[in-house]
Amino acid sequence: MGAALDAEGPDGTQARGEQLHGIGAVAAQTGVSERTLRYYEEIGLLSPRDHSPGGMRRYCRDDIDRVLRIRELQNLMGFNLEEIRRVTAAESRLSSLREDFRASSDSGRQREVLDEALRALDELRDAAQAKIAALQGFLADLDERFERHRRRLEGLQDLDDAKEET
Amino acid sequence: MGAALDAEGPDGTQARGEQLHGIGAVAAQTGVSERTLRYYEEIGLLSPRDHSPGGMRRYCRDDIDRVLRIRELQNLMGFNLEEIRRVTAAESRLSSLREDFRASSDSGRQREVLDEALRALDELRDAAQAKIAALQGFLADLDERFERHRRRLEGLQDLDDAKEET
DNA sequence: CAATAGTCTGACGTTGACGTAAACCAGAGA
DNA sequence: TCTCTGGTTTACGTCAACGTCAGACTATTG
Repeated sequence: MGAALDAEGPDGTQARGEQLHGIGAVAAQTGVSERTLRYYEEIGLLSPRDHSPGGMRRYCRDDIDRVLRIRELQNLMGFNLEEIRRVTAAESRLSSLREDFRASSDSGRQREVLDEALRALDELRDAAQAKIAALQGFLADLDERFERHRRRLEGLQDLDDAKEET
Repeated sequence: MGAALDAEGPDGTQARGEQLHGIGAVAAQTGVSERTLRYYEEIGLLSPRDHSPGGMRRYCRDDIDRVLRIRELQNLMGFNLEEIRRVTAAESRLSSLREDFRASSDSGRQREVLDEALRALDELRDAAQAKIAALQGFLADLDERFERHRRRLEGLQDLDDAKEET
């Protein structure tokens, strides 16, 4: 039989024979460089699901999604990688709340952790809302000024047209 | 008589006795460092209205506004200083379209320039709109996931409560 | 089993956007 | 005139987020 590439227990979280990808494929699919992926791992931002016996990185689908999310947080929210680390950590904690939560020896402590994760994501939501509001103000101002200039340019246009037909 | 700090001609564009500010005052008012202001000048992004005979920078109100706009474009749009230079240059070109436009020897060429400036600002508007749309999608997704997790946590809460009162 | 393509770990380089320190000027008040 | 506060240039330092090698190792394929 083939080697067991999926080392996970039978918890149903991941499809058993999940497809794993090399770093090159992930780079191609996400548009980030291989160097960047290694860098993300280096700073503890994103580690591949597992490694081949030879030591090569094997990424799963979730890892790819996470890369895309990192880029989203960079581009849309303007976060640096440290901030992104905090956010994605909170998200991961929430995603992993399942049966293993029940198995916890101290469920009070666990809920505390999850509460904090929820608070973190709430902050993120607030930040996103604030940014949207600011951008809408920015856009309104832009539209207004744009219109003003357009009208003024039109006036000059008319003036020139009149001049032309003497 | 006092020295003529305002070297501008009588064109009405600026109030005659306009207040000029030292670099320290501008830094305090805008929240950017003096180093940053000098850096902006160094890369041709923002030059003070004029200099004192001794070589000291004298900023006017418009300069301050421009500093604030630069920060806005950095924070909201995530532009780098080169992109900001292009945008603010286009804005300046539009702002300076006044009587001196009439005086141009080649008004066709001038309108060409202004048209391009308008196009540049139009692109900025599009970018802002796109960013808002993306952020709204991001936020909607966030809200949805947040709700899902909150409900799940609530379920666990109830389960624990029931356990407690045996 | 050799060739080829893909990946690994260092380690140093780069770029943007400033920070910081040194040593020298400018302008207002006592 | 002296002095103090604020400003100037020059130049090197820094930090995040990677880029770019070199040289060895791994995996796949004919």
